[in-house]
Amino acid sequence: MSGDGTVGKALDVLSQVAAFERPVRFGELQAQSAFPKATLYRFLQTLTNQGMLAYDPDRQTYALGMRLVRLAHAAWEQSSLAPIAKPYLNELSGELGETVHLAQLDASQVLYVDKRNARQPVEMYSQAGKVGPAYCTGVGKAMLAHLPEEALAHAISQQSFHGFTEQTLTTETALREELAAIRARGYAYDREEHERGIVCVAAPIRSPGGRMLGALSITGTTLRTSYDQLDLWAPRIVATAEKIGQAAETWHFPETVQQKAKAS
Amino acid sequence: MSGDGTVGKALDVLSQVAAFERPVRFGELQAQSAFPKATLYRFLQTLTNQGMLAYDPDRQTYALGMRLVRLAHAAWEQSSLAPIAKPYLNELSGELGETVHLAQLDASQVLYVDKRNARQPVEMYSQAGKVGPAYCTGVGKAMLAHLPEEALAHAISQQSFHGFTEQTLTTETALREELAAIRARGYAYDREEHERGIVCVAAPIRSPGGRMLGALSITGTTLRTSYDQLDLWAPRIVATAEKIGQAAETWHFPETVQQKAKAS
DNA sequence: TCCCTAAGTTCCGAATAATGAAACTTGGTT
DNA sequence: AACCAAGTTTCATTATTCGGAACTTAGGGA
Repeated sequence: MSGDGTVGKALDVLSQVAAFERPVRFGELQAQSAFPKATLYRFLQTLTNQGMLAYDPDRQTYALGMRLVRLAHAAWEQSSLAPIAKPYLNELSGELGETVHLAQLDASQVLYVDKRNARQPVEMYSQAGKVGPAYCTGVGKAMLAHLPEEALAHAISQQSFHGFTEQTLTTETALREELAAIRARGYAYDREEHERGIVCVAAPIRSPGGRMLGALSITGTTLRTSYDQLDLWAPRIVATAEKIGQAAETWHFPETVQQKAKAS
Repeated sequence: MSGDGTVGKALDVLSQVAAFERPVRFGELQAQSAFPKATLYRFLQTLTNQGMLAYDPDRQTYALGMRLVRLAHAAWEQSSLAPIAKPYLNELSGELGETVHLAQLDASQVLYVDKRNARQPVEMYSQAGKVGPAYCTGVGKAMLAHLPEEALAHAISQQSFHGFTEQTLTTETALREELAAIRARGYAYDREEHERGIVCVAAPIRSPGGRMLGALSITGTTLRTSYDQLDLWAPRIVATAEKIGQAAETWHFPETVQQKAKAS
């Protein structure tokens, strides 16, 4: 895939293990790897030593290691919108009691970085880290709509345009029209475009400078949630997204207290 | 730190960025890095290209990248106890309405892999992906108590034995006595050893074969939770931990459906 | 039991990629 | 305008990785 020297190759192997979604044997990896046996083997060893992979000697399988979970927690706290948005999510889900998602755009896909469940206000890390398509989800479209043209063109070229339901937009033209409508309206809908029975309203989170940072959504089911209901939620979610954008702009990580004193 | 060739060095840099707990400038890293400027720079470039780091051109800072969050999600699903234990956690927290933690041992530290909040949420330090000390938490001691001697000795040598409260055990001898008591009793207490006001009961999760897999705990505050209450919870948590252990033994990841047909 | 096959592991010279001192560019400050 | 510090690029040297092939298990018939 990518080719940043040795490190890039090793990370490719890591992603390959991840793609299996279960512990995997050497041979299985070998079969679909571009690397010769010995090379692949050495990478697996190195990654295992480093705790990025875990090896189960009984079953002779490799799986992703727990070091990743630790690193990801740090990543989540240090560079996602989640810590900033947390109080706003709590407020929103507390008041409405509905499912709320916070998402960012990563590799042209939607990456969910936080979530509040409709029932219990449980903060489950398990949900964060999940990815979804950008062209057919509320948060995805809200984010795409506010991307600069160059970035948008690239992102669109990365979309699969798979038709999940009858509502799914499956052409670039249709998507671009929808994005224009979203820009005009200020928020996005997902009317069963990704999953039948699931609808949502989503608003983009933008810094006052205009940079697109992420998106926020309220999700419901067609059983309980009418399209009118989505419109009632819209001003609420747009306002919250705006507040988060402002908070993100102001946000400065604890000031660098670096001492300048050095030269004697 | 560690030295598995180029890949190991790159991952060291990654961990170094993580250690800052905030976006960090090149110079700050340079100041405490063993690598010469150009080398460090190249690693940062490579890691950024790979999405393991994210670079903010405005502030000129590096932060951990979202690719880690995606990988960690996969790691969590594929090699933590969490997916197996999930229904049991739900049952336990549903019935008791208390804070429940699921933890594993990683690099001689407690790694929280899942959590359920109490109905009356107590703002606590813990969260999935977070790490804590092993020698002074309920889950930590429950796990240490059921480690084979060799692994235990190594784990103990890694403990800092910092005295968080008056109750904290700060010597190996005291800890080993406590661990023996835990083995005899079948479960562990944490009586404000890590945080004042926070108490818990924890039970080890073991495979029927006897291998220590993780631990489970119910946490409360001294305001609402008496030591007698902890004892009332004990049988409940021990039983649940046992069930999880059995489920984990039976657990086989979706059978490898590899085709043997190949030779014509 | 013995042979056979497939899976996993180790070796080592050749090929490649990493290294890092130094030169350079950029942006801010006096 | 001149200076300084932080960040970036270059390139000959050097250390690492690469990967074909040989080796070692482990299991399964005949």
